[in-house]
Formats: sequence, structure tokens, C-alpha cells
Amino acid sequence: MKISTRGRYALRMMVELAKKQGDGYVSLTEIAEIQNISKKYLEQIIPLLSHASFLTTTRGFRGGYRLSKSPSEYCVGDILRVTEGSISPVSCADVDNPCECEKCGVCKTYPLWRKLTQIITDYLDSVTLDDLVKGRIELDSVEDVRPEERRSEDGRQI
Amino acid sequence: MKISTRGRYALRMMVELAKKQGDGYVSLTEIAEIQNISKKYLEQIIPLLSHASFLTTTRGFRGGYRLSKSPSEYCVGDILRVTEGSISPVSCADVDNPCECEKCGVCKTYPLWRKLTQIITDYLDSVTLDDLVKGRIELDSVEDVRPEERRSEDGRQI
DNA sequence: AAAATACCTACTACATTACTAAGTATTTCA
DNA sequence: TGAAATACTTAGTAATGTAGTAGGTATTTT
Repeated sequence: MKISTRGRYALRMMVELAKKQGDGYVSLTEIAEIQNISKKYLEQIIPLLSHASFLTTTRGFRGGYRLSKSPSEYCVGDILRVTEGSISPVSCADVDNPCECEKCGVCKTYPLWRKLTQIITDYLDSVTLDDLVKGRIELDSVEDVRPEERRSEDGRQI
Repeated sequence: MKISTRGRYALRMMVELAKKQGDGYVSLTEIAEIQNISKKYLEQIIPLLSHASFLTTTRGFRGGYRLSKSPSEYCVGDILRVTEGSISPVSCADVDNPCECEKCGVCKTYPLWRKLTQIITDYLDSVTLDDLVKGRIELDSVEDVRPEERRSEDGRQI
């Protein structure tokens, strides 16, 4: 259950462009160097973002890319949907491609996958590029405590 | 970003065993038939659950598997960790394997992945096998509304 | 005209996935 | 006691996906 480099690199490119918002066009060479990613590989990924109208481009000398909108108008979910194809960790629970399995009605795990998809989607759609650039992601401080440890505190061993 | 059949089939086996909890040992043949999954493939997956001490087994005629504990004592997160290896959608954000990338401190996307991992982990660790069998997963009714539509309601187009 | 850029298509090595095949070890039951 | 049914183990394999690389064309500025 991993997000591929396609989606992760795309997001890093978008963040880079968000940082340089207002500085005119930024070339792929520049993005690749700053982010330390193969330019050739980024050349394959960036059309996914351009074709989704996320970027405005100019070709030729001094050409490059810039965001079509302001960073606060892009949510992470949209960027990942365009590059990863789907955000749902289980295809039958994808909102866009309704379940083709005829056993959804009796499947005991289907509601779990559906709910999980919902939670992931809600979160990724709530975060914008601007949030990332401004560092507005608040982490819980006790995130490292796993349920086993929490449970053993009240004496019950699993 | 997909959970593989390994994790999904493992969960379905565990659900099946939870349903039949108290009926003695259940054979793989039976599980494979009910769940309509290749028995040969399940033979590969089930040792992951046995070796984690999730199951008690007996060999030979009339042998099979049963849960070692009561269904309410297994959380989905544990089952997926054992079969999928890690729950985090981005390896650098895995709680168990701390980030080996030296740029975590300046990476603008790291907090996002960390928070996403946290949200997924918290949810999957909060659901037990018993919840699944009893159908205790409550879905939001408006889950199909995507942010684009929500936004366009107040007149702003993206 | 040269250089720098975006844009496009094809190829490739590697890893993973989702199995299948072919056995061995153990236990029950007729 | 032997046959059948089971768990358990190891190896193989076809298809797919991942993460790139290679080599070009089209466009624009200096």
C-alpha cells in the first residue's frame, strides 16, 4: 500500500512551483535540480499535471511552468488523483468507479474499505498546496504510541 | 496506492474464522470455498497469520485453524501489518521504520505523509474483527460529494 | 543561427503480484 | 494399519507495474 514516486514527485513539483509562485516561469531543469530528481523522469510526470490544467507553460528559451491558480486552490487529493489514478486503497471501494463485485452487499470487509477510502479522501482533499508550503500540518504528539502499548497500560495483554 | 490481495484475503480469512468462532477448527478448503479464493494461494498467506500467533492450528484429518483470541481482540491494523508489511502509504513516514532520508526536516511533504499515516493507522487500529462481523462500520451518508462540487456551491469554480 | 526549453514516443531492467506445482509431515478414522 | 485428509514447505512463473533512460521533435529567445 504505497503511493508511487509518480504521485510523490508530482506533489514535490507542485510544492516547488507554489514556493516560486509569482517568480514567472520555472524550468524543469531547475525543479529537477532543487528536488534532486531525474529531469527525464519528471518530463514524463509533468504532462499529467499540465493536461489537467494545473499548470501554465511556455516553451522555448526561458520557458517553463507556473501554477495556473493560487496555491490555496489546489488540494493534495486532486494532485494525487491525477497522477496516481485513484486514491482508494481498495479498488472496489473507489467512489468514482463503483464496485463491480456482486458481493458488496454481503461482504463484511467492504464497509471498512469504504470508510477508509472516505477518511483518506477527506483528509487529502482538506490540505492545500498553500498549507504544505506554509507548514500548516499539525501532527499529534502521541502519534508513536501503538495500540498494543496503550492497551497494556490498563493491564490487558494481547 | 493499493492494498494487495495478500492483506485483503488475510482479512477475509480472519473474518471467516471470526464468524465460525466456537465451531472448532475450520479447514483451508472450507475457507477457500466459502470465500471463493484459490486454496493454494491462501496456503501461502495463512502462515503469516499463524506465525504471528493469531491462529491456533491442528494438522491431519479434521484439522484446521481457529482464532487464538476472541474476535474483539484483533484489530484490522495488526492483521494488515502482518500481511502487508507496513500500513504507511509512504515509507519515510512509517512509524516503525524511522525516516532514513536526511531531508525530512526541510521536506514540505513529510508532515503530510506523516499525518496521513497517522490517520490511517488510527482508524485501522480502532476497528476489530468483531466490528466487521457485526457490521459496526458506520458510513457517512454524504461521502460521495467531492470537494469540487462542494466548492462550486458557493459560486467559486476551480 | 545557437541555445534552451517544452513535448513526445519508445525502450528496459527490476521488483512485485498473484498465483500454480509438487511435494512432505501429521493426524484421524474405518 | 492403511487410506484419506489435512497442515506445511519450497520452488517456479506469467503478467504487470515501477522507475527510470534514450533519443528525438517543436518552439522560442537571444
